[in-house]
Amino acid sequence: MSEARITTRAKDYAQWYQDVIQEADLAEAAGVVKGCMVIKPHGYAVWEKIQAALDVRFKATGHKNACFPLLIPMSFLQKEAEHVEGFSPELAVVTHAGGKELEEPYVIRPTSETIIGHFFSKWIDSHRDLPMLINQWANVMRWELRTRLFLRTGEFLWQEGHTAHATHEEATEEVQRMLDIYREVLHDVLAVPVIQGVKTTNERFAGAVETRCIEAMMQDGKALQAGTSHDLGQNFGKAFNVTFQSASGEREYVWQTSWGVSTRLIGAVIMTHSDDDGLVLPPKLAPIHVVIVPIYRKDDEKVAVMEAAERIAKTLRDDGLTVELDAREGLKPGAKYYDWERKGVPMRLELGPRDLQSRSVMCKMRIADVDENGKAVKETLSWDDLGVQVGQRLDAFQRFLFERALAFREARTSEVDTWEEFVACFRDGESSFVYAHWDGTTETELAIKEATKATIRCLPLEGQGPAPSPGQCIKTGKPSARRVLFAKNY
RNA sequence: CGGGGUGUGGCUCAGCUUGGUAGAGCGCUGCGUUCGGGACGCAGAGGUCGGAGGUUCAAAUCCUCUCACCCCGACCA
Repeated sequence: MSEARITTRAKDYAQWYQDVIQEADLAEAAGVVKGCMVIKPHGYAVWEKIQAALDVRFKATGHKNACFPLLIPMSFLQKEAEHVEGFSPELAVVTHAGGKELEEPYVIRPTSETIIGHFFSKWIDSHRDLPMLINQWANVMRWELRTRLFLRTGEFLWQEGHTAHATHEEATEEVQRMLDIYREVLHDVLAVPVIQGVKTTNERFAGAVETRCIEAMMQDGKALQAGTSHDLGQNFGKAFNVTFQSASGEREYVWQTSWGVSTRLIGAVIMTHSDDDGLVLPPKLAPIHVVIVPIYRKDDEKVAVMEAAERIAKTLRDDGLTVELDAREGLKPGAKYYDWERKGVPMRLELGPRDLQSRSVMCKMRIADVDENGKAVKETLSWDDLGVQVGQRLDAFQRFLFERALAFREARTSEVDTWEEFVACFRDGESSFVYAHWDGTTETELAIKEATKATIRCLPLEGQGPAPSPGQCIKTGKPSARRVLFAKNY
């Protein structure tokens, strides 16, 4: 399956993306509420898998889940100057309730730093209360002008971690710890390779001292910010008066962090792995691991096949796999194949009269090599040790998807030193990952964006991009300490 | 907020220019034949044509207003 195709139809990419979502029955535009979406059961099941993978890691690092109000007093947001400035344009505001106008409007949370800051100030008093490690699974709302299913919707689901620490050092360790968890989950579960890095001042979270991120490459060469982890310094501590008494008896402001990933990750998975045949899900995310398609003509064949299929399903379920036995009448096997492929089921087992004789099943992975005739290659698996064989293939498929995505990214990553070359990388709708020198100023960053639509995705962390070495800014020729990652982005 | 579209059965759309019985394909229901890569036959259900107003003997069609959604940009995860 190493040569499997990957979709790169840049022009139709947006349409393709929507089609995959629709045909896989993941979500739809809500229609009745501008810019919002309905996540359908199949899509939500994927989200639950992502949630579970993250949550277990949050708990393992001492974080506790909690819940804070959906509505936030407007005045809370205004306490942190940069924060309110950053979020004001996209706030949905509640002005009326209980049949009358409110004295102070509430905003529907776009993120919860402020209201959690408020509660931290009540909960934290002593250095013994620290670190305070809280996570919230919630919905938030940002009234974006331009929306795309999963990638940017008016309302979206996410987790937002909020922590308070006694020292800046501890806080920065937390920032990186959570960024590492994000990378681990993206790599090991979503099979989406990411670059970790630091955002420029311009791209930084409103109210943060530093924003770190993970950036993934989609199949059109554009970057998708898949997660962020912020060092909030003492900005919110000061704004909300979150202080503690240190061991030496002094009153100090806490050092805070916040970090989050959202249902956007589902979009990342779709755009990373899926192809012209529909959704492709890595086994660790797939709501259904294996679908069994029974094949029969006559009633007696049906009885025998279904009986064997049930037995195989049970065997695999006992191994912890989610198995769907497609017993629908009135659909030919071929129709069922297409149906499940569109939905991204990683493995299909076909079981018919012939297989009953040989005590085997035909196995086809969601992405398979094709033979000389253009037909998908299938494997014959014996009933003996079927669980082991299936497990091995799903594991291999999981690794394959990651390796393929990584190879895809590597093939579209370059180091560029001249402006002409740089511009060529982003001509028309093109995008790729380009490491280039930059003089470190926001002015230049914006000028480059203006000229090419490419933005600085991040300053990659050590070992995640080319080793830092000095050079000259691609645009201005001024001295540069290191290369940074440029790409168009979602 | 600019530019461009679209609103007609569950879905995709035709019909509108030139007003005259509301259509097709897919899907859905029932029966039968099929079934190893998207089956077929027969029978059937399903629509106040986004909304309001106007013109007219007559409006999906023409006019006015309005609402909504989608796409492309700018803003942003």
